[in-house]
Amino acid sequence: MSHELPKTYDPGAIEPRWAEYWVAEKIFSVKTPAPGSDAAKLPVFSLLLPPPNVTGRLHMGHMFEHTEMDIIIRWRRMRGFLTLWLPGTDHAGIATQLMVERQLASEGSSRQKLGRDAFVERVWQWREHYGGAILAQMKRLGASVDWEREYFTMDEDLSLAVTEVFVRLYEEGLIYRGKYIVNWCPGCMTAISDLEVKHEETAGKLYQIRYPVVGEAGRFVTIATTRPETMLGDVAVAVHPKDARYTALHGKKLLLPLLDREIPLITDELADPAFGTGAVKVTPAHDANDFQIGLRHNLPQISVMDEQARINENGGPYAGLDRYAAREKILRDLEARGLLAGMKDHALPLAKCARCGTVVEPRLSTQWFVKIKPLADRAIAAVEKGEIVFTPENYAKTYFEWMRNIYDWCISRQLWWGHRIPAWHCKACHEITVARTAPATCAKCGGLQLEQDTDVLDTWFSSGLLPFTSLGWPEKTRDLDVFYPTSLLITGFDILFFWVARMIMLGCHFMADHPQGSVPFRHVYIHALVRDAERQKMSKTKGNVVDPIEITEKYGTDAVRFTLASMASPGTDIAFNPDRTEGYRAFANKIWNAARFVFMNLDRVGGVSLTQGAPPGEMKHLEDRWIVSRFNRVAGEVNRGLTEYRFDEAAGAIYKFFWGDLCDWYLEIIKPRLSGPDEMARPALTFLGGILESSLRLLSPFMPFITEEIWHAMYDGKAPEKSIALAHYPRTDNRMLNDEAELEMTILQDLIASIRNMRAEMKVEPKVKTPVRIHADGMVHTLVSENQWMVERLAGVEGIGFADASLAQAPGARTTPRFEVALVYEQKMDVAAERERLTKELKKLEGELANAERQLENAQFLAKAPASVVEGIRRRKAEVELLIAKIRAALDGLV
RNA sequence: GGGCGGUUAGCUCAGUUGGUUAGAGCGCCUGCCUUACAAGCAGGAGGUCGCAGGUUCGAGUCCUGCACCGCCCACCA
Repeated sequence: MSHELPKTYDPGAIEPRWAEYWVAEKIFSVKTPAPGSDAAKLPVFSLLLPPPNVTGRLHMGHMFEHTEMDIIIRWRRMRGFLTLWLPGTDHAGIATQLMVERQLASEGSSRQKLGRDAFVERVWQWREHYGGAILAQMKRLGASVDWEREYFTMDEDLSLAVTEVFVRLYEEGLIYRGKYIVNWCPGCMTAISDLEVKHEETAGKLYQIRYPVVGEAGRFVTIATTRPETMLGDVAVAVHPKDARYTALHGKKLLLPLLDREIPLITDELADPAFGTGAVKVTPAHDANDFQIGLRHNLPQISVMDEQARINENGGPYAGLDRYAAREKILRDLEARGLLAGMKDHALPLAKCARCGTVVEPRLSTQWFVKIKPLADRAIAAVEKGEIVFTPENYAKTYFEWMRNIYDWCISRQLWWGHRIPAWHCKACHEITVARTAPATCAKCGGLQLEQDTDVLDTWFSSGLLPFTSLGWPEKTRDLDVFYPTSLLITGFDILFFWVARMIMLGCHFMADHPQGSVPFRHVYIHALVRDAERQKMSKTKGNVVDPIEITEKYGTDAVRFTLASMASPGTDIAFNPDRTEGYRAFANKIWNAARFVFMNLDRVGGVSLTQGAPPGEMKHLEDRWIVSRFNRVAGEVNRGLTEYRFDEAAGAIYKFFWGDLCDWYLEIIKPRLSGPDEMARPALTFLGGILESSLRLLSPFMPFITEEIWHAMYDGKAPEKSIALAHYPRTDNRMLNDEAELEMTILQDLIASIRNMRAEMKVEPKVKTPVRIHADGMVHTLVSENQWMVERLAGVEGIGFADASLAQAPGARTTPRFEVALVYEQKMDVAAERERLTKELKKLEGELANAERQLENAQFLAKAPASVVEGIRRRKAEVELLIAKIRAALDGLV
């Protein structure tokens, strides 16, 4: 029997092999259990991968998010859950369309030249070619998703589900069509939702313009505006009804400059007397507030711009000009006529398209909307009732804030790539029929010429349905029975409103009668942002993007994953620093070499059988009782950490255990046993093998590749499962927790550290073994004598002599509450340095003593503080007093 | 305009319901190739917890104010 592990840890040599193996062997595929089957009795854990865009390349944010999901999923799977992690991609309507259009432009073509059908065909080709890049990269990174269930949001079944949802919402009166002011992007030439608009504080100007009063030469009403070009669409000027400055003018007509159109002066509470001149121009077709005023006063709506924000035929002499060119010309013309009363600097939030950056134009247009309030109310209630729990919990507040101030959702897009709206227009009578399939005739007039609505749906409309449509809705599938609601959603706060909120609204609505609950997920974990080492947002323009594949090839996936996990403390952005990854690569190397060390001994001794989670047996040795206790404690910490999404704490606990406890102490302690005769080595090795094997399982969700490699090597090809990912996850066995052993080891570690410290300070040659003298009472005395070999070996000591309390005065002695220890060594001690060290320590202790005394003399403290705290301080005070006495004695001894 | 978060070692961050000596990694200094690992081992230095008040027997932790940094939301010209 031999256990093959190359001398050098080379992640590039092992990771691709396992990545392929997991996919080829379908390790992470999950069969939906039939009702009543054994598998159906398992607890279920399901999670939907936030579907990456088909346009996308994997970035650090994805890798972070995927690492967190993979850790949770692997952990749950190993804990015995029926575990589904469902992958897919999103068609990402506007983003993908833009990319293909750009490609066409580079070929000298355009979507208009191609025509709609050919263009959509082209996007499909594009998607075949470039789509799914992230999923391919995920395979390399070992994401344990069920690849057999991969979906695409434009798949036929998912598209049918989208239609079904649209029709039902329409029939319920929750989708309507109407002519309203929407956010219009003249760049993308489509309506966009409120969320797709980003407000940017911009330096602008506030212009004051004189509108002549009709029939009263020389009288004007001066209005204030930041957008003079929209005056072409003015239909009134509004003042506040109680604004005394204008009372005399109520009911008068004004003459709209430049176009010489007569418009009324009206009163409306919206006009703020304190702002500008108190008079505001009213342009219902180009401003959301004015739109409302227009409705209240029954005013006409005059659109003066086309879909590219150029002035249209309603703009008289300005027709054909771009909105900004028109602004300049209008200002010049006004000035020429003496109607420009003034202008001043004015900062204003400018609305820009999140996608292309073009300034958004509020535009009157006919669109489809979701009536959102009824959906939002239920979604709010679901979170209020705790049916969905947010982590970190303050995101629930953000969620409520948005949900309570929500506006109807504009879902139609004037794009070609996406789910077509299932509505048909009759050419004869303009009746609109919403239906699951194309109607043959118009229900109203019987007309035969029906045309499907040319718009497509907002991408988020379909992704908002995924928690149930990806499980087969509207069919009543077994998958829905088993996996809905999903257990968890892990995502970023940037799509909290876009996606999370909409999934909740739509899930609660469409899954209202699901037996296990309507919410799409039980928990939402919102992760932070990955930034660069200087905390800057990663962006291509800044050139500070860390490419996950590159960094992975350099340090190994396991090291990058461990870095991300270690830094994933909730609510704090991650400043990704490759130095840190280098440290975790060293950790992986440590694990590798620890395994090699074990294997080397296994091969030498032979005849050691490894069974998964080898029972600890009698544990005659302190170090065995100790390491098992530590392991079980750490297993508890890791499980708790993962339960609370404290990836950092879980990863930190394992790191400390494996490196600090197992490698630095345990392995060193048992080396003599391992190199002893086979009868001694064999049980030690069996025990060690058990600890290593358990540790690999504990570590596996964090570092799946290296643990898989070592685990299989350990079993020499006869592993009990096809993958360590299918083995059981360690849990705390309370019977193995051993406070006594942990205390004893701590004392021995203190003693050894003290001796090492003395040796270093006295510059004892490393190869020189010095005798030591120790003073300790009772239990500690026994402990030291029983483990003399351990102290000798680890501290570089030869011969331990016991002494009385006067040892404290020996030159250079180290003093602790439990023991004194001194080297027996030809002194080359630096007396001055030693005095300084002791004085410094004394000062600190005296400070502490004074503190303790002050507290213990304080009646209030004694009366109010819990007994355990008072007792603790008493004990510490006694300890400090003792130490002070010892250090004073040592100082006296320093001559 | 509204809301949220942050400020702890040179750097990046932890710090549970207030309670005895504020921790880690990296970096830094010193000494070591000790037969798993120099990607390693051992030892060490380094912090008035942003500032000012307050509550409390007791504050890094709770409250108020201030300063600085960051984020989200927003249809008043």
